[in-house]
Amino acid sequence: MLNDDEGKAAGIADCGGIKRLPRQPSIKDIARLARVSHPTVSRALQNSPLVNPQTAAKIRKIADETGYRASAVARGLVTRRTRTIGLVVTTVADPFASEVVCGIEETANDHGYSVFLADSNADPVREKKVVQALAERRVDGILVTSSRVGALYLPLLKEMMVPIVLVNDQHPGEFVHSVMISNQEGMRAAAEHLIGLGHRRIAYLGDQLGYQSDVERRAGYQAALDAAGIAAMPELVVRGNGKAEAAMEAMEKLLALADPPTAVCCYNDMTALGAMRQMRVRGLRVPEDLSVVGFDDLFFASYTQPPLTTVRQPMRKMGKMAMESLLALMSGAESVAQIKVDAELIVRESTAEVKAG
Amino acid sequence: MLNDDEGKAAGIADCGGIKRLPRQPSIKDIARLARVSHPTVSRALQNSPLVNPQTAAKIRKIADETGYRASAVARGLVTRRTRTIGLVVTTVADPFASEVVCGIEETANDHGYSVFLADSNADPVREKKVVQALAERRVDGILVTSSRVGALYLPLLKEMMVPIVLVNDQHPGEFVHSVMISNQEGMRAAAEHLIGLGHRRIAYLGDQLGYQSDVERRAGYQAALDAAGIAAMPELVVRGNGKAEAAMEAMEKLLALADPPTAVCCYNDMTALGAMRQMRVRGLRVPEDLSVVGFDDLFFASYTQPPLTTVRQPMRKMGKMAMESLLALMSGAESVAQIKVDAELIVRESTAEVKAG
DNA sequence: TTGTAGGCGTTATCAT
DNA sequence: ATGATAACGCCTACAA
Repeated sequence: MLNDDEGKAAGIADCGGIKRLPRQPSIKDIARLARVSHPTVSRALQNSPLVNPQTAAKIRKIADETGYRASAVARGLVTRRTRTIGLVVTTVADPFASEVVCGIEETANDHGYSVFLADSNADPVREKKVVQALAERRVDGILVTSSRVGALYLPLLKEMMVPIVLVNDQHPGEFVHSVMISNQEGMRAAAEHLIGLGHRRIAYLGDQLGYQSDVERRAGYQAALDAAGIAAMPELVVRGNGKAEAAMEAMEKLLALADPPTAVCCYNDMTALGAMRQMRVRGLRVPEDLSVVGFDDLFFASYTQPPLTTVRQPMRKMGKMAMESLLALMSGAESVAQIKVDAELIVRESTAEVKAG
Repeated sequence: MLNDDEGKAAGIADCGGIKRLPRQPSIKDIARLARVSHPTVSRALQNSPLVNPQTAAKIRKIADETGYRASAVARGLVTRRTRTIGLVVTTVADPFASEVVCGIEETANDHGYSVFLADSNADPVREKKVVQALAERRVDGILVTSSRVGALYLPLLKEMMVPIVLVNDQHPGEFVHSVMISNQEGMRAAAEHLIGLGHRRIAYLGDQLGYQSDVERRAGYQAALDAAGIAAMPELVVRGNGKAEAAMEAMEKLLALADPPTAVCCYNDMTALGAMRQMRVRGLRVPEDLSVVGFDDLFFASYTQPPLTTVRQPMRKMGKMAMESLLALMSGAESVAQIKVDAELIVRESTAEVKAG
């Protein structure tokens, strides 16, 4: 009995009348089977009007039967366009980033682009490596989401001579094209909401020092306080790192204050999650003892206890917009340089009127 | 004044003594500058011992100065290996998937592989399209995470003749290689934990009908009940769809029962999130009125109120294992066909002894 | 140790 | 409407 159950051992095996090759069929294989030259196959498969409809039909039939797929790598070599983009992200294991990635991926696919995912893990060395890999892959464009170490590989990116669009990046000044949320206006709306509820001692639980979005959100918080004639209270501004665990520690500091805040504006929802947890640990209730607002409106915001009042970022839409901007740039068109997206305050149950007294 | 500020308009511009081309430099450009043939450049850059150290040093210096990066697409064409893998995922905007993706991506990069992200959005048409794209890209291997429509593009995958590894897929029987969590043992441990706390009326809030992991987790739940001599209670088995919103509805059914459960095993953490929310809506406390366990141990599990008792899946590690298995297969080696990963019960505060009476 | 020649699978440019 | 031929940028013989 012959051991040809994989069609490989025998080199060529017969499968339903069509020859099965040990490798993927090439355009020449199709040409041979259709008794035409390979350029004709190429034309037929691209629906060129220059080819006889009958010939085209025959070619397509054969291509279909053999499972022929034109090699994008060979095509990329000759056309000098890979229809590929690089997507640099600190980590996909972050709910914000993964939503943006989702919007990008969908839009890219809709336009025939494939996406190289390059996860840097916030490690500068790694980030440099992944960008170099992207360069070797000859991506047609690059999207960077929420990068925090942009400055390091910035020269590398410039060397690549491909368009780049940033999404909520921390180093916006360095590049021309970006999609950003209106951080300041969003956080200002959140703070004004709290002020409207009678709060005066409002804290800001921010991100690490020096990040652009943190600077802007804090400015929005401050602007609301200023407009309401509330004096600055430096002791009510503390820092986490955008994650829940650090937020617990930062919240602890606020709670230890002689005169603790009655409300807290958190840099993002993850921070709010940690802050609320810490309040529970200390036996405080939200919103009865303390009001909390977040930023992002991640999927879990409707499911916290109580549901979180937060500032919504349309994350997928932002990914889509960034990709569309990149598509325009890659096709040689112009694109709006700095796209600003409106944030929307979503009031749920983590905010309430300040306690009397 | 010449308009050559981009070095493009003039075709070739002088940048610090090195010629700057309007395109990325090719191996021939480097060869010309180094006054050697291009194969020598190729050898030097691959650290071949066959090249004079001095020549090699000169070549590397020039390559460095010009920012030369060998084209992976040209290399892929000649070597017939792209060092690229396709990662098919229902949606990255799912905390479980994104953790797995993260583990995969990191491992792939460590081995010089780039990852094409192919998000199918659980849409069969889209899933077919993305897999076709992967075929055209000539990926060396494919990883599929949590697919629910595998059967549809299964023939397509086979046509590609590249190794495939599945992670927690719902159609395991169809492929040889997979990495799976021990669903049954994991959920059994969870149910036994509840039984140990005195619970007898334990519900199971599952996923949609017909998914393998749901079948297995339910079997684990049932096995624990059987072993404890607890009679089957069909009315306590309800279904969601793996997401929080559907879980709220399913939970509502359980609460409406004449004799509601005192504990509920949820298919996953998202389901538990919805279930707990619904309890709050109905004014019930966890764990005082009802104990809850989840499955996955997503990042938010420690931050729910109360923190969620759940069955941990080492998601990143599973991604890493899958990628390592794929790497072995791609290099022609054998690899363990079905890798089973142990689940671990993490007891937090959402489970407590059943109320007396 | 280095150079020459050929080919990977396409598309593009000519012919015919 | 089709075919021959030449790139694209690299690697791998093989020759020198």
